[in-house]
Amino acid sequence: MKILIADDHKIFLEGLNLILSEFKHIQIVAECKNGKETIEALKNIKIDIAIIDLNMNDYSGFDLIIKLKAIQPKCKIIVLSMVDDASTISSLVNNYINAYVIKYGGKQELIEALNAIDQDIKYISPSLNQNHQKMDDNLSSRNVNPRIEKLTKRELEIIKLIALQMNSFQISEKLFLSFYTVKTHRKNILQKLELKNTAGLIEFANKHNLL
Amino acid sequence: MKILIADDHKIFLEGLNLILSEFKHIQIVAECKNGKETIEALKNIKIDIAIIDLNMNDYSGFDLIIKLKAIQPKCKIIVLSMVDDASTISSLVNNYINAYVIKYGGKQELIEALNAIDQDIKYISPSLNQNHQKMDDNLSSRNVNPRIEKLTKRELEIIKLIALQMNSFQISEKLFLSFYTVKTHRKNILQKLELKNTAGLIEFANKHNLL
DNA sequence: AGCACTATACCCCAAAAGTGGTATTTTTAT
DNA sequence: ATAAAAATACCACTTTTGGGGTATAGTGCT
Repeated sequence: MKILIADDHKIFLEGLNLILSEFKHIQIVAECKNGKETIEALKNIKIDIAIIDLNMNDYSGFDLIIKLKAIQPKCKIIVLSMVDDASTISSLVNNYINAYVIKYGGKQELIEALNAIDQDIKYISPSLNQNHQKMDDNLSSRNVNPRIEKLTKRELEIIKLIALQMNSFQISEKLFLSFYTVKTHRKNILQKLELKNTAGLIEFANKHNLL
Repeated sequence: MKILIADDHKIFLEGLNLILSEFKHIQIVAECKNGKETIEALKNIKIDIAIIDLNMNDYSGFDLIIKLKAIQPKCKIIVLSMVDDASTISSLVNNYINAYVIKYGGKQELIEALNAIDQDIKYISPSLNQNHQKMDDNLSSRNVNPRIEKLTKRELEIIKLIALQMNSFQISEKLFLSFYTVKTHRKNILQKLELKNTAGLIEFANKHNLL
């Protein structure tokens, strides 16, 4: 199995490499310390399983997952993160990824996740359920907002700048765009996400880890 | 050298163990996944160097360091964390600890820190200075903010309604207030929290669990 | 009784956001 | 190569926010 691992903490990456190197059938073919490197690697190397962190500073987790699937649709994904927000996880697992392993679980859980994937079974860290019984509610019922997928890279970029309290003019200067262009993007963002105003947008962005 | 390692991410702990096991003069005598376990271990085992994370969910990093020094004054401390707020780090290194290694640096930096400690030299991750600027924004907002205490009950109530995408007029109707009153509250909220606009407010509210 | 704080309410004006369009170029996918 | 999607840009107009005031009634504390 050709595996890609991505995490912005280099030392963690190195530890993970050692943990996985115990297994002969696993071959780590890419170590990426940000979203950009991950995308690059995906374009060049065929990956069976990608083990990625959600919070990398250049890409939102969602963004990266979507891009990953676009480049290598057959690649399976294990998210290895410390985010343990129930709704985030359940929607991820239902729609995009194959396993979710929480970092405060041990390596055992990661191994189990790899085994589960081998048998085409979805896996969620058992450590999660203990701490967060909320999970079940969301897991069974609702699925993700397909609206998020409609957002483009540029739009996500602008959302992040809005969250930094920049106004449309400041954003236009920062991105070397016309003021009008930024306004158009904002208009489209609110429309796509079916939101009323900026307050709703920032709230949405936080709930869905878009920042 | 007898070493204690503490981090609330078990998988990270395991990786770290593997990284350090390459070195024969290093002996890991305690693996702790929270502050309580760390204190327990310190009471029972003589430790030369403690490698600890700052953000453990039961103890603040600072408290833990103080407690640690109280139990084993001769024990040297390496903080291995992802907090890279300049003032936090410099005061720590100047007063309490022997080395500060950032997680997004590689294992190389941890090894260097261990060597430095061996020669009684203080060590700070060289990676820190490079990435400083970026993380600063995020981290400062995540810490506790005395400004929050200035908010009144009414103001908190209004913040929640703003996050629900209500505008000032709708809020005034909901709370049976004058439109002007709501505007005054919003004005005061932004002033108290030193924020520029509603986007910043909602972001702040999310980061500080005000909703 | 006096003080600080909170909640209320009003005014004005400027700045920014939001809404409805249209339209061209560039990038991406098939 | 070509169609679709994304990114760009502009205009006109309305609504909402933001920032500067001022002011009064109630609440709680000492």
